[in-house]
Amino acid sequence: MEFNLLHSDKETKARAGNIISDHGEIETPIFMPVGTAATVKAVHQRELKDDIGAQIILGNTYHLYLRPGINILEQAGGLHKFIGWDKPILTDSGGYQVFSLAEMRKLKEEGVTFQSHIDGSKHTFTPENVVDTQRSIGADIIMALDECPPGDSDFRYAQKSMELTHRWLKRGVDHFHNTGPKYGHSQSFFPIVQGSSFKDLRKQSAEFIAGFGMEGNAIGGLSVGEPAEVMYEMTDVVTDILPQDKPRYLMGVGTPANILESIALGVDMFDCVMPTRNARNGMLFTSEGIINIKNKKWENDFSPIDTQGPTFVDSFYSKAYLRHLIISKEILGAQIASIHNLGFYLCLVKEARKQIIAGTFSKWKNNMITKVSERL
RNA sequence: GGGGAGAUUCCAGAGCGGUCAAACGGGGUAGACUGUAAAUCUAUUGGCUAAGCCUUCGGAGGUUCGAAUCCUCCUCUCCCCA
Repeated sequence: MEFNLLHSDKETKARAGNIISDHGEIETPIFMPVGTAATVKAVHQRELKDDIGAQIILGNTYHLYLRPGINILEQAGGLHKFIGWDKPILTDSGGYQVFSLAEMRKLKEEGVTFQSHIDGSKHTFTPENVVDTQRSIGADIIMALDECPPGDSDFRYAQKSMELTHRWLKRGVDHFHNTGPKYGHSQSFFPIVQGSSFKDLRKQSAEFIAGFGMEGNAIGGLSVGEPAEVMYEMTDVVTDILPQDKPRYLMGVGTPANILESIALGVDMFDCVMPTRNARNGMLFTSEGIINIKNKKWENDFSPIDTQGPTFVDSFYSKAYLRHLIISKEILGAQIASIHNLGFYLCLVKEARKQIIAGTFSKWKNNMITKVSERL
């Protein structure tokens, strides 16, 4: 994998670049749709590629390991072939499940033991075996196993947690170097900065992570309950330290406004379930603002979903129709809303990239944040 | 024509003398959702001059300190047998 930094904004820390992987190029800043269980929920691969313009998607190690299982993925020849996606894939290590399935796991020095949310069976993830699993999945970018502590963790816990993540990282990197890809294309390994809401810890973690000289670096443990201001502050501290010539990935972020602010802080890659999950729950992100399509006010609004929207659904279907579908829990509603939201996200980062290259990012960003945050 | 069951707040359906503005669902309305245990979850759902008051349980009377709950008559629905 290669990263070319093309432009750096003068007023902010925003950057435009290219990531070149064996599955093609990614133009940064980029948003990566989340496809946890071998599918970006409610969206076809063809729509993802042709309509939405996704350049890379996510998968999740924990979920894929439980179902369909590594054996099936290996028989399929890897996740790309299994799902019919020939562009890059990034897999999360299962670190987030340490956080989201907190009540069903045990943390130890060796690794983390989960109780499957499907059948209750016990499984242990270690820094080493998640590398193996991600080798079998065949993701282009694989993530280190980390502990993602809650946003309101106290200093002592945050420090302990960060140190564990660092020890795990060392083991993970070693194992990554001692193993190789299984399907012919190369894989990159991203370490993850932790440190919760403490600047000192974040700094320390970023320095530690940078020391490994991996092909990209991630910022984790944010957007987990802390105020947005804290998230920006932490991101700001970290991007000052992480190498300029490697892509930075802010994990799990966020709202359109979060993404624009973080681009300004020097982040290149994002992922978030928000556009897809919220779509299924009736929330639409548009360039005019946020729409709760379930609200009565849209009942007889037969105007297009988003006249400025980049995807075919935006002009093809009306708000009233989409409202009907979502309220009736019709599957098509989830499909339309998901395509719309993802299309909007991808379009947003594409425009941000243009503005960075044109040198007009700062002004555009501030204006855009006000618009996209408004509630319609 | 004979016999039986029932009418409850938007729907459906509990309640069978006070703790009932009335359970549980559904529907309605609003909110949440950030490396997906989520096509999920939460709140609210008679009115008001709102820790109180007013009007509601088919209709009209009655019994009782007190009735959605008991009695009488009326209206209407449904089921079974002819």
